[in-house]
Amino acid sequence: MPTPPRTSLEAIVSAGRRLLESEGLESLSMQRVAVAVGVRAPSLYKHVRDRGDLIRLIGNDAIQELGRSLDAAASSRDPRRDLRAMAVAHRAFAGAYPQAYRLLFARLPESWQVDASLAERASEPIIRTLEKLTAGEQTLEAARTVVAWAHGFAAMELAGAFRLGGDVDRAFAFGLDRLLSAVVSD
Amino acid sequence: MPTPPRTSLEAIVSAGRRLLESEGLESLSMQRVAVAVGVRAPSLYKHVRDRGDLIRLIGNDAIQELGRSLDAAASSRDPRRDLRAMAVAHRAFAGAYPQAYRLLFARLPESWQVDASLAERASEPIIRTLEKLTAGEQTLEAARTVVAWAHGFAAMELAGAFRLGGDVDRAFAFGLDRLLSAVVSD
DNA sequence: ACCTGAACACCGTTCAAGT
DNA sequence: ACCTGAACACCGTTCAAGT
Repeated sequence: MPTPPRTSLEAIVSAGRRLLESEGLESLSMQRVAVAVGVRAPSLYKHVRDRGDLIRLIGNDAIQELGRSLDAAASSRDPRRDLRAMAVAHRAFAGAYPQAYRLLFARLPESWQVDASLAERASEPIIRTLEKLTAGEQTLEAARTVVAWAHGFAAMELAGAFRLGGDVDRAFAFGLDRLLSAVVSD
Repeated sequence: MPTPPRTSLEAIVSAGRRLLESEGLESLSMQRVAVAVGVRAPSLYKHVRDRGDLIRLIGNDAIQELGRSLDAAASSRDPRRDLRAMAVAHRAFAGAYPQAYRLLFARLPESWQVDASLAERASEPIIRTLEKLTAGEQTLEAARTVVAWAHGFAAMELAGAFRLGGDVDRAFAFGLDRLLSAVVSD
């Protein structure tokens, strides 16, 4: 006899993302997600293929949010200003959602990976802005340099890898300044 | 009645690191490490406090190897050349030991973290080289900028995050060039 | 002194049975 | 049509018992 669903994919993903952020990826168990949405673990398999699939959907959710935040940052008429704003937004996203951020740049099994089309769309504001600032055949290299720095900085900050004292905000400002002047064509 | 140890900390750490690299951190279970050294899981607790402690010891082993590799790279008389060589060595280490590399920059519980003194020693060649290349009060910021870029590049490469085609080696060379000229005082 | 099996509290996942 | 308990094959960790 048909029964109405007692939960939904949306509720599962959103509970999963909340649990990820509060407890970390290791504690993101099917059982805990199930309890959070009011069912038992086996029921989740009606909505997601397995735990990796749920992780992929959580990543999709997060990367879209990061993309929206980068897009909003790149909305002035000044591409240099936009690039700075995107770097700040990138770091802010990592600070606000450290676990989700970590997930996006983690090495995961193929089937857990965020959808390629969503990843590409999230990076579009960066490419778009650097097209205005660099000679065409260097846009991709310039984007990779900037994103590598921004990601590395955020990842090290989250990992607590800046252990030698000093002012981390100052290092961020220094790096951003130098990077922009180095990467951008005159 | 006393019995001689049937394994050793050294054997455990080295089997653990091998298992980490071949199967990943998730598969680094006490049971599998125990089998690899010829005992049962409970016996490992005579040598390490818990799984996190074993992970810390594996990280210590890896960071010392990375440090030796950076140190060997920074052995010419030309600090610019040394900096390039260290960036190449850093990337090579990540490529050779992706799982151990990932571990070193992962966000881990405090007690799993590599010893601070070993982390500091591993970064010493970078600081030493940048001291020769920058005004004193900018050395730390310059080092953080270079390391953030090198780490971000390696991490993205390992994560398969360079998805827009193009030549990744070329992006590495481009980034390194631009970064050096931007970070180094004239 | 060291190693072990058994036990405990967890996992992810499958599946027959319940409604 | 959806949810469930039971089951299976795993975890990490503790501990009394074996040698």
